[in-house]
Amino acid sequence: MERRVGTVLAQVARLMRRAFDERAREIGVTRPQWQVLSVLLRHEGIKQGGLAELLEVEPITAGRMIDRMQEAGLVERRADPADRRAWQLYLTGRGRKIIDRLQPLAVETSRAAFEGVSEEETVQLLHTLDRILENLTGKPAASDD
Amino acid sequence: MERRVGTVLAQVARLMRRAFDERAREIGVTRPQWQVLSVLLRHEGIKQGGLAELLEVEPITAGRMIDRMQEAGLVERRADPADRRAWQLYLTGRGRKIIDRLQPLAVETSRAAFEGVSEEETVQLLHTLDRILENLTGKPAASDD
DNA sequence: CAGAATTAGTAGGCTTGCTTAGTATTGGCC
DNA sequence: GGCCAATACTAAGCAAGCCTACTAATTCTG
Repeated sequence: MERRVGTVLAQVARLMRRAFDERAREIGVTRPQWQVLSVLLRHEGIKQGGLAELLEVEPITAGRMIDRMQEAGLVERRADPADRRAWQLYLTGRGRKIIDRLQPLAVETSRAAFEGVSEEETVQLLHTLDRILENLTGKPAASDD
Repeated sequence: MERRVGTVLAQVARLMRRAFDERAREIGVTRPQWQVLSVLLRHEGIKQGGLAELLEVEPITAGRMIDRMQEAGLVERRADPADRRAWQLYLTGRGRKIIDRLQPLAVETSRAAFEGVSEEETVQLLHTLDRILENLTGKPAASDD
């Protein structure tokens, strides 16, 4: 019984990513990349380490994603004037435009996944997941991602 | 609001995998590999395609995992006498022994993640996730994986 | 100020997931 | 029986995670 939860959780997460990626394929952006774009929209100039922390991902993972997204012209690395080891991250015009196109796809994907799930159930789900997130990270719920 | 759910779901799933893998590292088995072992325990002789379907994963993904697990001596491929294209999958003695060591780690991981989450909340969570799973797969809830 | 410890990021190498494209075998249909 | 579609699996190549190990810069401490 306890085991099922982790398994189902992993499955649901994977299938949702798949559903989103399917819709976003023609735009050429993956779900994790969309998360990065979203964070940058609200945190212009954030450093890679900060991005990694918000995404709850290792710095190297964030760094490699930025490599690819820079290559694709979605984001820009600028030298941090105050710390020569660090990069500051910015959206490009192209990145900004693409977010607008991804937003409806995300809503569409969520809508399909949550068909027949009540508002109340969704809120409850989110509440439980936040609690688990706290347990796993040792931090209070981010509410930011 | 709708977006948060997908994001949090993905985060929780990833962090739970991380928590499990951390505990299981010394045994040398990953969470997805443990899922495979679990399925084989209940479905001896299943074919790769069947395994892939139970895991909700593409056949090639399952095939590559079996490659590595066979290499590691956890599972065995036997020719299907009725179909020369197919393999039948079996646990090795080593694979069987390792499941016994992994089980407590899985319980441990779940316990840590669900600290402070009531039994009722857990049941509700599972119910909602099953519903989403149905929406995403188009099939009735597996209850097996 | 010098040296040590911390911090920011990268390099290499692994697993898990995917897509697209292929081979080999099976099974249905005429 | 012969052809063709479907099925079972594999190959190549990519993204996203991870760990361990490294470099370079900053900061702390004596």
